[in-house]
This record gives sequence, C-alpha cells and structure tokens, in this order.
Amino acid sequence: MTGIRFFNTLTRNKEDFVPQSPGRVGMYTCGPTVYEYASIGNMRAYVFADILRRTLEYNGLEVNMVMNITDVGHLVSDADEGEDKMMISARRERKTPWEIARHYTEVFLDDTKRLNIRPVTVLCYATQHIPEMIAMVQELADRGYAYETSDGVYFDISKFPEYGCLSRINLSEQKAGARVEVNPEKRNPADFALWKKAPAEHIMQWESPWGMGYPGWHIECSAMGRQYLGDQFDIHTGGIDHIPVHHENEIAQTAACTGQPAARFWMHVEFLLVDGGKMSKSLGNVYTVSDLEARGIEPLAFRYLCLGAHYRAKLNFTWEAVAGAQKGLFALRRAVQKDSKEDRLRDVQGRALSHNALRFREDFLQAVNDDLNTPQALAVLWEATRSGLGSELLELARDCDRVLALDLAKGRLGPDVDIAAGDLPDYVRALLEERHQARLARNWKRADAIRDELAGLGYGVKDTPGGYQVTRIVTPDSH
RNA sequence: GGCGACAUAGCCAAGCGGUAAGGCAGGGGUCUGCAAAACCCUCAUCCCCGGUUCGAUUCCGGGUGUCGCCUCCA
Repeated sequence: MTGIRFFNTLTRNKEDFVPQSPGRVGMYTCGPTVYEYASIGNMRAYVFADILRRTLEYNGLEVNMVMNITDVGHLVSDADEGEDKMMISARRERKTPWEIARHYTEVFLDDTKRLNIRPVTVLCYATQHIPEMIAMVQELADRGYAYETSDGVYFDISKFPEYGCLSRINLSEQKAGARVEVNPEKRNPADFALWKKAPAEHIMQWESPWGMGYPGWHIECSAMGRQYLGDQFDIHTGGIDHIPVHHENEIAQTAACTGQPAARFWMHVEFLLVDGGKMSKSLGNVYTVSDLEARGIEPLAFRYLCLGAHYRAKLNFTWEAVAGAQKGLFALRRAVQKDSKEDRLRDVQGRALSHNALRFREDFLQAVNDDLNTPQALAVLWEATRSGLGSELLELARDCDRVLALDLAKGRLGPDVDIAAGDLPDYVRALLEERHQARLARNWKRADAIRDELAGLGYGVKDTPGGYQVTRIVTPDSH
C-alpha cells in the first residue's frame, strides 16, 4: 500500500502518517462560529477537512471526525477584547443568541451538504459542553497555569515555556499592545481568557466557581477535543489564520493538563483570495454558496475549483475561474458517463478493475496520499478519460469519487437542464413541432429562425440522430 | 514598524535539480445542413540580476512585485 504523507505544521515537514491506533484515526476540525453566513472562504476549509477524511477512509482507515460549533464565547478580538460575536448578531437581528446560533448552524450544515461534505462523526456544540470546559479551566487553575482577574480567568503564558511552538513566534519580538490596549490586569500581553465573567446583559451565561460567565473560545476546542478524542489524537485541522493564536492557545491548554500538544499532526488550509486579495465586507466580495448558485454555479463546481489547487496554496477565486471550473466539471462528468448506458453499466458494476484501470487507480492513490495532491489526482482522472478504458472508466471514476465527491457518475452534464416534454407550454411544443417539420423539409432558414426564437424564450434545442432534445437554458450570470 | 508566504501561458493551477501535469478560454481540423456534443492537433522555457552545479523553474544571495499575519476572519 502506498504510504500516506502529510505536511505537519508542528514540524514544518512532510511526514509519514501512521495512526496511533492501527486502522483508526481521530481528527478534530475547528468548526464555524455561527453568527453569520459562512463564506466560500470558510467552506474551502471544510472541503479540505472532508477531502482529508475521505482520503484516510479511501486508505481503509476508520475515521472518528469531531467538529465543533462555536455558539458562544468567540469574541470580536482574539485578544479577549470586545463583545461576543453571538451577542452582536443577536442585537443586530433582534433575536436571542440561541435563535441566531440555530439559524446559522442550519444554513451552514445545508451548505456543507450541497458541497458533498460528509456529516462528521461527532458534531459538538460549545453550549452543550460547559461543564467539561469549566472542569478543564479548574484543572489549569489547580496546576497553577491560570489566574483570576476582575473580568475573568486567564492562562498564564509565562508558565508554559513552549508557547509559540506551532507558529514559531517569538513573543518578545511581538509588539503586543502596539495597536490595541492591553488589559492591565493581564500578567503577560499574550495571556488569554479561559473564562469570562459575564456582564448582566450577556444572555448566555453559566454558573462557575468564578461566578456567572461563559467560556473562552480556545478552551472550547481543547475541552471538546479531549472529551471525544482523548489527550492525544492524530490530526487537528483548521485555517492557516488559526496557527498564531487559537491553535497555539489550544496546545498550551491541553499540554498544560496532559503534557501533550493535543494532536500529533496539525494541518492548515491556506486562504481563499477573491480577485487576488482578501475577501472583505467592505469590498462586498464575501460570497456564500448561495451566491454562487444565484449565478448559476453549482456548489460542486466550487468544490472542483478547490480540488484544482493544493490546500496549502492560496487559491484565487474569480468568477472567470469558477465558470471555468463549472465547465470543466461538466466535461469530466460527460466523459465519465459517456458509456454508461444502463445495460453496459450492469455489466461492469462490481467487477474487478482491469490491469489498465488499476494503474490509474494506483496513480490516483499516490497523488492524494502525497499530502493531498488533488490537482495531480484530477489530472490522473482526466488522463484516464482518454485512455480507452471504455465503460470501465465509470467504475474507476466512481472509485475516485469516494475521495473527490464530485457526483461524477450522476451529476449534471451541462448548463442546460433537460425538461420532460409534458412540462412544456403548448406554444413551445408547437414551435418545436414546426421546427421539426421544417427540418424534415430541409427548410434550414425557417428551422434556425425558430431555434433563435426558442432561445429567446429560454429554451435550447439540440438535434441528435434520434430527434431533438429540449433543455431549459440556465446559463451562469456572465457577471 | 515587526514577522511570514508567494511570484509558472489570457484565467484557475501542478511540478520543485535533468530541458514545463491538468482544466477553462483561444487557434486549426474531423463529424453534423448549421449549431451543440464528441474526437484529433495546437498553444509557456517558469518576475529580474548574480552565484552553486555537468545541468536550475526547482538550491543560495540580492532586487522588484503581490498577498497575508501582528487587529476580526477558515
């Protein structure tokens, strides 16, 4: 079997990946803070985590994948300043934080579904694990890593000399407080909140040894990761922006309790850029999966776009690029399904792949196992489409799709959607019939005129040896 | 100001010591009344300048440029 190699942020090296328990992998993915709609930038991170999970499973490993939903405690600033994001959205939308969380969680899960991201094994909500978090904060306090201030309980970074091991940051070189005023009660500028004492207006608050309050964002992940995966698990994933603060803090918290940095492998996805720069609200380019659909781009075309770039490289999102991805995906499916007539299909299904197809499968496996080189994996599949595999190509594609999840065997084949004849308005049917007669009479002029007319009405006609085919034209917005 | 990443054809991008994967777009062709689809062919010497090497897009140094983090964010 081809060995799996992953880039580990902790060591900055590609390393052989071997699960600590044979055959089983425990992984934790930092989930969304459900205070607004997730952008396609967020979704890239979850597509990545999904590809990682699927690749492990493709290798025959059983994956226990845990993801959190942060529905409390994520403040506006990671420096523990500002308000809880949930509270701000609640005020803005005149709803309770609970309603906010429920709504955005639902939309998020729906988006992941449309992107063919498999449901995780354990989806855990921060608000449902408060006791575990309190226990961990208490443990840190008992071990001398935490101290109480007037507004909360903080982690004392000076007690954890390894702090910075992930981001390789030298705290003494950082200009903490250069831009934001540091809480004067903090012993060290980079100390972070484990527990925040809640002001009366904060709706989400719980009883604790330090009074009413709510957990810090970082302790949420540490506590839940530990609860579901143990003191030391295999992989922890997240966005590259989490390296310096969130994951550094997670490592500090867990290691202070267990002596181990939570996960053996830390894997991080790069950012998705939009038009060469960061997406931002002020530029109005924070797109969601729904925005893509509104422009006629199917969610899976975005997934295809993500797969076309390596996860550790920045990916530049442009409308031209997704449109290209959409066309490429259609073409790939067409190539795969070309020979998938039902009878032939039944013929090949379940049969072992031929020597030729197995070679492609091996190349594909090698690509994804090499630190998830999905661009290379896609190239292998494209190569296979024109290598004369015949109907067996479909079986190969099905197999690859266990990782890619692009609906290769059943997805849409083009921008136009076929319509059943019965759904056509009478006048359209009349035009079609007239055109058909015109063609039989070799009256090309009249036939083409009708085709144009139908196009104006939103219907496409294609002539095939077996007759004509009608489609509803849903061309993507050309922007 | 401090730290870091990246720079490959019109676009999205692999490769990272032995003379550049793949997709989209473009050009040419086969087929079809035309169109669509399909198929075939075609389309780059890798930001600049030095250095190391038999040999560099791939390593080192210096430029230039872009992006990011330090402040919210996957």
